Amino acid sequence: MPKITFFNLPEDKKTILIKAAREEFSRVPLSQASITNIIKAAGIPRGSFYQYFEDKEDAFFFLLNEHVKENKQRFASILIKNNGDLFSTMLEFYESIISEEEENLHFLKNIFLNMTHQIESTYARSFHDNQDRNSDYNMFAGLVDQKKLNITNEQELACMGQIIIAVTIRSFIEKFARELPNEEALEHYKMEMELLKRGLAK
Amino acid sequence: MPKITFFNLPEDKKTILIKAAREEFSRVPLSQASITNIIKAAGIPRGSFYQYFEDKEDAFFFLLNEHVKENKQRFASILIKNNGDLFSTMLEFYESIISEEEENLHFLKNIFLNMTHQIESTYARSFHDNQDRNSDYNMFAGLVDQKKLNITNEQELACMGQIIIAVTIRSFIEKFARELPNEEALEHYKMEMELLKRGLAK
DNA sequence: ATCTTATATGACACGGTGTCATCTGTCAAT
DNA sequence: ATTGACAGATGACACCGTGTCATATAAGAT
Repeated sequence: MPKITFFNLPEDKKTILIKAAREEFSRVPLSQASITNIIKAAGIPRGSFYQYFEDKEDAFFFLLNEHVKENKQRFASILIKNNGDLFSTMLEFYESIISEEEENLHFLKNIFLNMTHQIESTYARSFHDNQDRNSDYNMFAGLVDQKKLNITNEQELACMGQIIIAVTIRSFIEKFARELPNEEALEHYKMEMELLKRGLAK
Repeated sequence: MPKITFFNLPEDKKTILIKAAREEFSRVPLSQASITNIIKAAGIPRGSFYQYFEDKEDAFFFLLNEHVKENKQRFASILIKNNGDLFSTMLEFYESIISEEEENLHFLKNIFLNMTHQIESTYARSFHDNQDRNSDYNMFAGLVDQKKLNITNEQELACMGQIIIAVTIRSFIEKFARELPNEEALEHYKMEMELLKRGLAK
């Protein structure tokens, strides 16, 4: 978490700093990003950066969290629009992500191609925030129409969630790594979801 | 790839160096590993390291490749033993991995918790080596008993492979991140495979 | 004995990180 | 108006790891 001084910053300065950090993290993955570049772009002295953030990671995970919050919102609203149909929601969500604007996609690419567990769990923190570790999961579980799913208990629902997340993330990675065109990536993702739905074994 | 000088090295020196590198990569993930530590442990001067490897990554991916080769072997033999039954093979393979000896597990943990796309694709290079990018995939495809699988064409088989790999890797990550005991991890993996087999939708 | 080619070595330049002593600005109390 | 206190700003600097390079050494070949 950024330090209090960061949140106390006047809006415009904060915006400039966020923009500079985002540019750097869009340019290269976390491991190669440099604080020096961020402060140059933001026009602030080195010491100030450490006044606001613990370190590079701190700034990165702040941005990542912001991004995740937006996606969570988006996912929930698509899920509601689709009357709780999980699979059609996944497709629409997938499509909406890969259709983002250029700069966002660079940021995403660096995230997905360097998806460590720490990043992934932040990402999956769509499923819990500060207050209640499971509040988000429960919200989503409540929104999903479970009658359409082939499950018998709560545990299987959670497990299914993990499977879908794993396959979805992997599909994003595939898209970015091989630089697939959107239509192709979406077609492939559709096939994966169909296989998942109908089952892999006879 | 390590340089020729590395392969020209007398066996004992090579062994010492490999051991030192493996220790370092077992201690911390790639991004935190330091060449300085490796050369200290191996008792060689700094310049020599660069005589053998391009850089840290070069050494790491060499070790990773060695590891993958062994696993490929192991997987194939389990698959044959199980008469091409993909799912029972996956379970047995999963169990055999998590039952490895302590030091190997540290190495694996650092790999799985920092599984970037580059690492994953090396890992999945179980499916192609220098000569023929698809030879391994074809070998596995040939060994698998496809009558038991719910697929209609080659493309779906490949897709299914990706799904299973995604879920399996994710399951390893979960085990290492949450430090699950072996039995629990295996139970969870079993449930995931069962869900995959029977399908997620009604 | 000399030349050639492969390998070994460690000092060093470079670049990035995080710290810290010092400076500045603001605001409330006297 | 003066002072004190505190939050924040600043940039020089110590530290550390990397990769290079000029030089030293060894092993063959002629």
